Amino acid sequence: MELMGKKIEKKRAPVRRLKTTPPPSVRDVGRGGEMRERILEVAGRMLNQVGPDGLRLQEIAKEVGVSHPLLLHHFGSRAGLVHAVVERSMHALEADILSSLASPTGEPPSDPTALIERTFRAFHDQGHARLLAWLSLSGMSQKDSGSKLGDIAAMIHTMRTNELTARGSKVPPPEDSAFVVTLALFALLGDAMWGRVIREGTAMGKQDPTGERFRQWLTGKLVALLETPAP
Amino acid sequence: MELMGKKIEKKRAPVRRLKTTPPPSVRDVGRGGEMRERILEVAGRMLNQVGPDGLRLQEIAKEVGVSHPLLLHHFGSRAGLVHAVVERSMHALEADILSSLASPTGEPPSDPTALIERTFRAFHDQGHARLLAWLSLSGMSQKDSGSKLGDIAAMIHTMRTNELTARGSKVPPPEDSAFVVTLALFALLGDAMWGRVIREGTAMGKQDPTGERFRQWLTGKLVALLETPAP
DNA sequence: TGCGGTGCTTACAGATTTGTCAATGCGCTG
DNA sequence: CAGCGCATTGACAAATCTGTAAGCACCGCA
Repeated sequence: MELMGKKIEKKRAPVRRLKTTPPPSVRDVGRGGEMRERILEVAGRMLNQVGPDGLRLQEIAKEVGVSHPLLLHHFGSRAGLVHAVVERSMHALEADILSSLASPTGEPPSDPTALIERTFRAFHDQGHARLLAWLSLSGMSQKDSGSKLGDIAAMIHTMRTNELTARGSKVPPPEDSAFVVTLALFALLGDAMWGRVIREGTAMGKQDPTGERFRQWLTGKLVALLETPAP
Repeated sequence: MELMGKKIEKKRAPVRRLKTTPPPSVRDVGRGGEMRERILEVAGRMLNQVGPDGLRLQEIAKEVGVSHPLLLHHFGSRAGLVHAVVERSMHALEADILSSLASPTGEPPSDPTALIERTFRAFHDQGHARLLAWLSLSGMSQKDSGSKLGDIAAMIHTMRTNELTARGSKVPPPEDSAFVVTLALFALLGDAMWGRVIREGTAMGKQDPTGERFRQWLTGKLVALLETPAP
């Protein structure tokens, strides 16, 4: 609705440098946190491409269509902007993970294959893997994310316990489930980060250009791991 | 005043100058090449910490104890330096992988467990995972590395074929072996990149602070995958 | 002995980047 | 309507970074 107001045409004379002639142009004033949000959105896209250290105030400002001091006005400093962008992206990541973990039918997740496939896709498409890699490389990792993973591992383990006890099998220790979840996460991140390069450089690229077959194979193995009872 | 970003032609120097991602013109004057090597070594260490885009000529020069124009003298441009450093690091990576794949006894690798363990350690200690992550994020991935992985996968597959046929079992297609190798690589990279953060944020950190248990568990599962015959 | 090339330095130029400042228009409120 | 706060801008400053120019010391060689 209020995407961009009209800009007054004013790209004429190359104003000569005089300290006494600052005629600031009149633009439409945004209200609420609307501009803040637009900035964060653009900066979030750039974050995935260039990383936290590569973010440039002027570049973001140009893309949004504002002047760069406005970013400083809203976020105090470059570090403030980066912090806000990273936080926002992490929230988006978390939301995507949760929504991919929740079965579309709303019921407790019963089909592990579909669950894994959805999670894979969420990570792959949204650039979340790149985000986590940037943060890890830049030393900005948040312990926060780890605890969420712990919750997921716990959830998986209770599912697994129910399944195995119903079948009368011995249940492996929780550590085993945590390991499976960790392996799944590594595979998911690795596939998003290096899958393309690996496939293009190996014979796999011919039969499996998109990695679909690999992902199916992997899903099968992960499910098999979860279904294996303790010895 | 820069109306349009035109480059002024230099009159004397035959050195052409580009600003973005040119394949560098390396004028290797390498007489002794000793200083060159020292620069590359320091820059290689920094590459792992700040990535290709984070490398700063002045910082490297200060660390080496020389003036920064010397780096330009040896490598022509910043891009030339980055190119040389990345190439050197990739060679080091390749050498480390090969040496970890070769059994210490010099014999053909027969013990998959030890092989996997050694490869894990090589990646973990040397920062090779970070290198590959930086390159991937910076869009500097080399298809070269993929082909090496193809060789490894082929080697693993022949080992596997020998083992399974000797046991009279049916051998899975080569694709299956390639998938196992890919999964191993992803796990190895993921562990080096995110293992610490994940362990610190989950209950795993208590029982397995260094990830040793996870790596042993994983090795067991990978070996089991390779030993499983085709149905 | 002089000469040219090599390795390296200082000084500087030009571009880019973050951050500050003063000005300005607009909405809201007293 | 006056006044105040806020969003926003252009101009500028200071730091930093890559790259250029010129100069100096040394060494092998004709």
